[in-house]
Formats: sequence, C-alpha cells, structure tokens
Amino acid sequence: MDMLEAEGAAGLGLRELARLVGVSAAAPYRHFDSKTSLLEALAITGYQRFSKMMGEAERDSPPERRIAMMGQAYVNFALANPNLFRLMFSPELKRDNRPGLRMAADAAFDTLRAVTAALPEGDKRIGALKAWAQVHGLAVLLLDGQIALRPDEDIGALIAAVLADKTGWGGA
Amino acid sequence: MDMLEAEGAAGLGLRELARLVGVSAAAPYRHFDSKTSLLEALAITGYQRFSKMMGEAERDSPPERRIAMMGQAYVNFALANPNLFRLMFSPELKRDNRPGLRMAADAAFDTLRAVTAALPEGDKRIGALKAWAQVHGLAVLLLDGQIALRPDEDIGALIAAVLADKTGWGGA
DNA sequence: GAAAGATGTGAGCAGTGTCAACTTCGCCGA
DNA sequence: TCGGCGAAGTTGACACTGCTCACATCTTTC
Repeated sequence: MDMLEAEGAAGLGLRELARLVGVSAAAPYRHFDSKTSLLEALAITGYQRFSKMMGEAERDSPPERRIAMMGQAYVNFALANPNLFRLMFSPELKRDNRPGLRMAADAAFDTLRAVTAALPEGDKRIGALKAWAQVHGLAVLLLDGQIALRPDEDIGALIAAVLADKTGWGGA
Repeated sequence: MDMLEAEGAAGLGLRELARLVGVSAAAPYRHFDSKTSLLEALAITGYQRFSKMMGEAERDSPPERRIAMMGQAYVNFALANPNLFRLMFSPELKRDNRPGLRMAADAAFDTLRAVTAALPEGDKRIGALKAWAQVHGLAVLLLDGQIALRPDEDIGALIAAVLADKTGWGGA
C-alpha cells in the first residue's frame, strides 16, 4: 500500500516489492497470481475503507446535510489516497472483470445509491448523476493539480460552495 | 496516435512501434528523447484538437447555450479519444513540468476561461469550477464505464439534462 | 512419523526503455 | 565536383520488468 501511494500503480514493481520485503523475486507469486491480482487486492481494501468513510459520513450527519458531507468525505478520501483512488477507478483493472473487485465496488456504491434514492422529487436519476459527477470531477481535478487552490483556502469550504450552488445552464 | 488509442499510454511500446513502422528498436530515439517525450508530443496535439473543438462549439452557438454546447463538446472529445484524453490529464506527464505541454494546455483552457468570465453574477469562480467539475466528472465516469447508459439513451441529452439541473445541496 | 500443503529459492525466458558506437544517406557550400 | 556535415537508422548491449518452472524447506495435519 505504501509503495502504491508512493509510486503509483505503474511504478509498483513486484520485484522491487520483494526486494524491499527481503524475499526473492518469485516469492510474491506464492501470494498473488499476477501483478494485476495484487492491484486488485489493494483496490478491494481501498473500496472497503471508502465504504467505511462514506458510511460514517452518512451516519454522523443530519439528513439535509448528508449529501454535502458525503461529498466532502468522497473528495477527502481521494485527496488522502490519490493513487489508491486512481487505482480503484482505473479501467485496466475493471476491464477483465474480476468478481471480487466488482462486489467490493458495488458494496461501496450502495451507500451512495441509498442516499440518492432519498433525493428531492424531480428526476432522481439526473440529480444523483449530477451530484456524483460534480464530486468526482472535483476530486479528479484536484488530484491532478488542475484546480489551483488559493493560498490558505479550505478545500472543505470549496466543496460545500460548489455543491450548494444552484446555477443551471442551457435551454431545456 | 492509433497505438495510443488502441493500447493506452502504458501499452504503447517504443519497440513495438518501431517494429510496426519497420525500423530498428533504437530508431525512435532519433526523433524523441524518451518515451515520455513521445507521449508529450501526442498530448500536445491532443490539446490542439481539443482547443479546436471547443472553439468551434463556442463560435457556433448562441451565448445562452454556449456553456451547454461546450460541455457537450468536452464530453464528446473525451468519449471519442478516451486514451488521448486520459493522457492529457495524466499526472505522470505534468509531474516533470514540460513547458511545451503546459503551453498547449493553457491555450486550450483559455477558451474555457474566457467563457466562464462571462458567467452570470454571483461568485464567478464557484460557478466556473462547478461547471468544469460537472463536465469533467461526467466525462471521466462515462469513460471508465461507471455510468450505465440506458439502452438507446442519448449522451447529449443526458449531459444537457445534468447541466440544466438546478438542484443544490447543503447548508451554506 | 509420514504425507500434504504452504512458502521460498534460483535460474531462466521474453519483453521493455535506454544508451553508445558505428554506418549510411542526402544535401549544401567551396 | 568534391568534401564534409548532419539527420536517420543499425547493432549490440545493459539493466530492468513480469512471469514460470523445478527444486528445496518448513509447518501443519492425520
């Protein structure tokens, strides 16, 4: 996990890992079928931690603030574990659809789904999609350093402001 | 470019590329300093195409639909060139900040900046950030297959619906 | 105590990015 | 016309990677 966070999924090498642990280069293969398999395991524990954070955010906040708080938790998780977050959403991993990963991901998103099902009336699907896209987009842009934070600007406040904003665009 | 789109940035191999072109393995190094250098060149032409698309979307639409149309162009570009889009936003590339890449990216985002500067009153920065996060999030989630499209659902309509939605969350 | 399983080892294969020394070719100026 | 120069390509090598196989060892279980 440390190595993933330090070097990214591509930089994580089985041989280097083995060297670090002090075993031979072939030893990791007694525990994981392949490098992808290792990454899958990491992603799964990532989803578990993510689930836990989202669950806590949901439980600890009043209904009307629930979505904002979960959005904060979402972005905070991404910023705290950038490479893990990237791995969890990496298309390479979900390409050969591994059942374990899929289950962990579904479990994690169930919390989200449950909350968005309780959204205000109107087209719930659009609202849910919008909330997710907004939060995910913010997370990714911050992660990649595309959004320049003002000096001593609070990320939490920024997320809250964006989520609270009611601007809409386009003619229906 | 074909190879990038087909195999992703990681799957693109200089040797394989050379083999395909019919030259020796070291030949590419007469044209690019390193593999990263090649990827940078690809990303730069990516930004140029992106700029062009965004510029056209801006020019060809009335002011009140401008943002929605540009959002569509943004997502469409991502969906049409998934791996190029990913490369353009990849943190590995911008890590060792290459001036050429940076300039191309800035030029591309200038169009965006100009439009968001003409946003309705209120906190323009939050509005711009929100629009960008929304569109970027939608693009990334669609790219990674996280959003399940309903059968025969129009992506354009979905984007428009999400952008037009006026729901807000959270207590200020 | 013996069989069975888990873990680790070494050597080796195919593949990669990268480099250095060398050739080859076309152009440009004297 | 010739000489030289620079761009392009080649060969061969180095260090690295994921991965596999045959073999050794150590632990658990019957």
